[in-house]
This record gives sequence, C-alpha cells and structure tokens, in this order.
Amino acid sequence: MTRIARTDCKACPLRKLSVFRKFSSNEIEFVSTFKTGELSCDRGSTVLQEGAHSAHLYTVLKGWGFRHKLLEDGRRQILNYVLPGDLVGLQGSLTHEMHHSVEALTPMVFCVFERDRIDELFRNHPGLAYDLTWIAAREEGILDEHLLSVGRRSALERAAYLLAFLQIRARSVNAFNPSSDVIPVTQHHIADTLGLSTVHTNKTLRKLVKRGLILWRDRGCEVLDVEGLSAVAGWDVGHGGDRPFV
Amino acid sequence: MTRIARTDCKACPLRKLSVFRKFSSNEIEFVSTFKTGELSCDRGSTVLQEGAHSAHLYTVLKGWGFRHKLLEDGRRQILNYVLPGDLVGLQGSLTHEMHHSVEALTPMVFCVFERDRIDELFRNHPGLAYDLTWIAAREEGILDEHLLSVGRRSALERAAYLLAFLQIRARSVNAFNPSSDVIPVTQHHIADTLGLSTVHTNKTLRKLVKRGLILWRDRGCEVLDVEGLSAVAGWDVGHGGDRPFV
DNA sequence: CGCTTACTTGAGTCTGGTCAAACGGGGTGG
DNA sequence: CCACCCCGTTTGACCAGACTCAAGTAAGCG
Repeated sequence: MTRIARTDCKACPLRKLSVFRKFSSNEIEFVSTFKTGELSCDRGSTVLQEGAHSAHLYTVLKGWGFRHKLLEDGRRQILNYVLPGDLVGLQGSLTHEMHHSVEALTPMVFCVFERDRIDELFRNHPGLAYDLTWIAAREEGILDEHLLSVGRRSALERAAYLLAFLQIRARSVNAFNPSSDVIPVTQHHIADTLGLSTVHTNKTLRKLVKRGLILWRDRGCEVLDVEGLSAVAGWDVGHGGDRPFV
Repeated sequence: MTRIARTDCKACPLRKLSVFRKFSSNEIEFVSTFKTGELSCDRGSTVLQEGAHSAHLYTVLKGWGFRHKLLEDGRRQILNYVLPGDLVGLQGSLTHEMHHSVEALTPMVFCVFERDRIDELFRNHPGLAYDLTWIAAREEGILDEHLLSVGRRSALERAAYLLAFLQIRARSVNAFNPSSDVIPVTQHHIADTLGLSTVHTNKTLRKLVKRGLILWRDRGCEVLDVEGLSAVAGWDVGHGGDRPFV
C-alpha cells in the first residue's frame, strides 16, 4: 500500500458527475485541508479490518471493493459494495472500532481523512455534517433492501436484484472501465452476498444467462438487461436524486 | 392517534438511563423547543408508511415497535425493532420519502419533531448533529449484524441471536413492563425477522425452550439465559458504551 | 508443464417450506 | 350464558429448494 497525495479536491473527477451535489467554495476549501493523502491498494487486499481501531476515514476515488463480516467458523457475509464516491470507515470513526472489514475487488485509490478533524467538520461545516448523516441514512436504506432480499426473495430473485443494483450503482458513478461494463466479482462473492452456496449460485446465474439477462465473463458479470433483472426481482428501482459526497 | 404535549424534555425519563450521554443545558433547551408534541398509538397501528412523505421525525418515548418492508406479493421482512430512545423517520426526513414502514407492537408514545428545523439543528448544535450521525451509523451496524445472521446463520442460530439481541437492548433501555420481562412479539414476527416460515420458526423456538434458554408466553418470549443464547448463535455481544439520543 | 483459481455439472442429502388439521384462549353477538 | 370465531400456536406428513460432496474443465501464471 502506498500513500502519495495527488488528486486535488478542487479538481476531483468525481465532483463532475451529475449524481453529486454542488459544493460551496468554502466547503471545497475545507475538504482540501481535511484530506491528508491518498491510499492505493491491490485487488484482494484488506483495507480495513473488523475489530481494528482506525484513525482514518476514507472516500473511494477509484475501484471496487466490498464490506463483509465473518462468523467464527469462517462463514462470510458480504454486506455491501463500495464504489467511487462512497465513504468507508465512518462507523470506526464514530465508535472507535470497526465492526466489518473492507476488501478490494480491483486496484483501488482512496482519499484519506483524519478522524480527529471530524469535530471540526461538525462545528464549522453544517452542510457537510448533514451530508455525512445523509450518507449514513442512505447506506441504511441499502442495507434494508439487501435484508429484504436475503430474507424474503428466492435465489433467482436475489441474484437478479443484486446484479441490477450493482449495475445501476456502477453506471451512476462511472465505475466501469472504458473497455467493458463488467462487474468485477467472482461467483463466490455473489454467493456470500446472497447467502447461498457457490454451487447453487452458479446454477442460478446460469438461469439468468439462459434468459439472456446477463453474460458471465472471465471473473465478472456483464449485465445485458437491467429492466429484465429488476422485473425478475420484483424490485422498484426508484429515484436517483442528487447525493452528497465528501 | 392522539397528540398532546406532555413530557418535558428537561425531565425526560430516558435521560436518566445510564446508556445515554449527558446533554449540555444548551442542548436540552434546543431539544425542548424542537419537540412539537407527542404522539400515542395502539398496538398494531402503522406509525409510518413506506412511500409516505413524512414531515416529522420521532423519538420513541414508550413501547415497542418494528420497521419492515414488503414485497409486492405480501412477503414481509422485519428490518429492526424500535425501542425507547430510538429515532424513527430520519431517512424520510433526509430523502423526503420513507422506504420502510413502522408498526407498533405495544401501545407506544413518541416525541414529535419538525423536520424543517433539522437545518437549524445542524447549523447551531454540532453536538446533536454528531449524535444524529452516530445514531445512523449505529443502526447501520445493527443491520450489518442482522444481515450476517439471515444470510449465514442456521435457523437455530438466528433465533438465538435475535432473542439475545432483543433481550439486551430491551434491558438497556428499561423497555420491559415491571411485571414481566416478555418480548412482545408473535412467532409470526420472529419468522419475518429471520426470513423463515412460521411453522419452522415454531419448531426452532421449541428447541430453544427444550434447552431451557427461553419460555414462550402468551404473545411473547421470556429469555431465561442470554449467555446461553449468544453461545448458540456464536455471537459476541460486545460493548455497551454511552450512546446519544435526541 | 504443473499448479492454482474459478467455473461447471451431477448425485444424493437435508434444512426448511407448504399444506393440513387441531387446540386453546379471548372476544363478541345472539 | 353460550356458541362461535378468530388469532396464535402446535404438530405431522410430504415436498422442494438449497447444500454438500465430488469430479471435471478451462484459463492464467510461475
């Protein structure tokens, strides 16, 4: 893992995306000083560890990753995926201990912020403080939907929901690399997200392929028909709307 | 549903509980004016509706309830339970639409706050703003754990985890009524929380009864052995720690 | 070339779902 | 007061979706 400050917040490529709200110059100024550096890591590396006491807060600048928890005997549950613009480590920053781990699915780059200055953010930048709360509430909404999915949808519905969800999210933040729109996960990751075994996940994905909704590529999934998937899942995609980010 | 302002924030019975952090007089002053009234409702009534555009934010003062989501065909997933001190409707306040419903398990009383004044809270009371974020992050952590449970634990483990979780939470906020420590849910609620059928839930609960970990009472569950339950679940209860509330 | 990782597929098993019936308590209308 | 009904719980029989085990293929890499 290397750490070199590079991208200037004022010229942050994410800020241009239509999904994110506009910042005041005052806010950009603060964020610039709040950011202490960048962190890069390879595919497969664990960025944050369950149980760790992290002194930092991160925003994803590039790449894909996922949050997960483990049971004693090794069973793993993937909780959500992290994409450019997502904040990670907020929980650790507030409660001083991480209750989940974060691992990279592709090479990633993060902006690093000092936890100590969060107080300052809350005191002097109510707009940004509001954003943090908004982000946490949004994550909660996503988890609600995942829980509904894992608890009450069938295997086929779950898989369809997850892939539609990831496709839409990735599209909105330009997370695909230019050559191909491939969601960079293994079937094992999907299984651990849906609460299924890898074998059954494979059989389920084959059905989606047969229906012409997706293609399975080398280490990843290409979505051919998002509406088809959300129809299978019985999922109402809902609203986009401006979102904040730090 | 009636609405009569009664309990004074300065004398709020919840504030005395050891789980909550101390407020400055300044903060209590603001909360007093932020609160516009109280809302009471009966068992079974829906307090907040998925899809609604609520103008309010609530804190639970008394009683038990739960948050849930529905699929088109009626399948229901209970997401979490709400107890005294919990904030409900934050999501709706930030995104202007609720993505889940809230229903009462017992008669409940809420403090009602005006959504419009949240901006003021963020501008003038960074401590409270911080608390809101903290609360949202905590809910996220709980949902993570539930997702792990539903996705990766067996029926018996799930049931044990849920009951241990509820027992501990209820204890910490004195949510039991003086005569009996009964968690006021039906087996149907438990089933919809765990992602199981009611029939299988019943068979699973009988096993916990046979092991002497719980008793099933008239419309509710009495926990006899929290440690036993968390052991069955393979759940590390973890830290309490001061928590804020509004 | 051999090793590893990821995917695929089939066979047999088991957890948990569905259907069905019955019980018991509390409330209600006759 | 009693009959009835409804709701929540309980249990049994049977079924199916998902799991485990196992073997085999294909691609990538040292």
